[in-house]
Amino acid sequence: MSDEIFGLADCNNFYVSCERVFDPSLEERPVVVLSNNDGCVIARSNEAKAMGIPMGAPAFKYREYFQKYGITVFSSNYTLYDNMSERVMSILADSAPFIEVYSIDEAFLDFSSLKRFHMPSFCRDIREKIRSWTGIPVSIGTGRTKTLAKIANRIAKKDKSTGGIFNMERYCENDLDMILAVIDVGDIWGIGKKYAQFLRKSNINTAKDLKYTPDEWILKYLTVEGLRTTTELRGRICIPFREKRPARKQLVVSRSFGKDVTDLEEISESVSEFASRAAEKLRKEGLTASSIAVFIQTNPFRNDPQYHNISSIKLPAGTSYTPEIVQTAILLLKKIFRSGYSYKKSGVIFSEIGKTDTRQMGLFEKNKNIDRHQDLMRTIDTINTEMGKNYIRPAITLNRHRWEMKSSFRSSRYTTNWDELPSVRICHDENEK
DNA sequence: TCTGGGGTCCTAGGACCC
DNA sequence: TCTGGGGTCCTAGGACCC
Repeated sequence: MSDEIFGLADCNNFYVSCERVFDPSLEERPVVVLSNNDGCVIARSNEAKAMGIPMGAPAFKYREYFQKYGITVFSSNYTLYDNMSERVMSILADSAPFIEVYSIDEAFLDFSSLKRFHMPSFCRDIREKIRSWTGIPVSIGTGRTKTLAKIANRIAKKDKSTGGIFNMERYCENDLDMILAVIDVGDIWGIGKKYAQFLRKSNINTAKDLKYTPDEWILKYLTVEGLRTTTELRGRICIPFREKRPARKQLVVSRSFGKDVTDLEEISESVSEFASRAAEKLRKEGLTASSIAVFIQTNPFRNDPQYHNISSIKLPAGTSYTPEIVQTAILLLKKIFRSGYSYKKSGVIFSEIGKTDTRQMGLFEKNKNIDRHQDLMRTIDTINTEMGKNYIRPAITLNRHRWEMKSSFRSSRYTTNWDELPSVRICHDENEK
């Protein structure tokens, strides 16, 4: 058994909590946040969960329900959420010897150097600090492996009596089994819908059941990933801390359109826009890509004729040069575009990604050209950073039409945009008048 | 009228080579 | 009449995560 202790700090209903920070009147009231394009529900307050709104619920089916029961609805506001996330993560980084940011609202923490009996009060301090400095409520779970810390976190979140902290490494094997016996197999990190269904059919219903299932069986039906999860349930580490963020392998920018799009020109605009965004991202991370793919698809929820296709090309050398990328993307699009369909979504996928400084030169490339291109992109990126996104961009993306996504209920970018700072309401005392 | 977006890993099967 | 076997690489598809 390892001496290591993994912590998992997870923000409660993160997007909803971000919105509440800037509108405290929403506390204890049902709130939901919608996905891009106001498509479906991706975050729910506890009150909204209690009212039976499922994760991923299509917004249009619940519109009346939202109104009838006074549920507050927000479009997603990633500018705000990213910024709030950074604040939470920096507090966590100061609180533990090592943190691994796992997603926008979660981080694993290395608590191995801490004395076991200090854990509860230590976690409580972190939780309170984050709450009072950022306004975001977090739950913290700890355990001997990441998988156990995930379960502990779940308990901390679900069971009010824990006060948002649950330290699983404090329990002996027997007690641990009793805890695992009430965890549904589908609630284990790494066991998704399909596997959960399959496991239940095989009469493996709880985390404890899975823990005591033989390796060979797991390996046969759940592959090595499933075996890793099971081994972690037994308290042996299979998923260690990631010291460094692993190098990116692909980069995708895609969106559903606000309205269906039928003609090539409009789709070209969207593809150019996404290609240009993706190129920007590459440069920001000091990367280049040498494989580019473009895909388009119709709306699978409709009864219309369906079509989806993808086309990709390998470039002679890695690039992050917007004009080249946009041009290539349009070429690819033209290869797969068929008229007569109503398109709902397009996207650009970069792969074979490498670092700009170790990039291999194409056989017929001239050094001078590359330098000129890099200078130009650097200049444009700098201008866009200072003057605002999209100040300079490819002409083809200038028209913004039907494909623009919907975002009808977006809150302000309170923390990152001068024009959208929260308005300060000064309340005068009656006596002062 | 209206159903998100961005990632990773693993496996099976085909192509190809010797 | 007889028609190998093993290795590698690539891709598509399926599973998972948030």
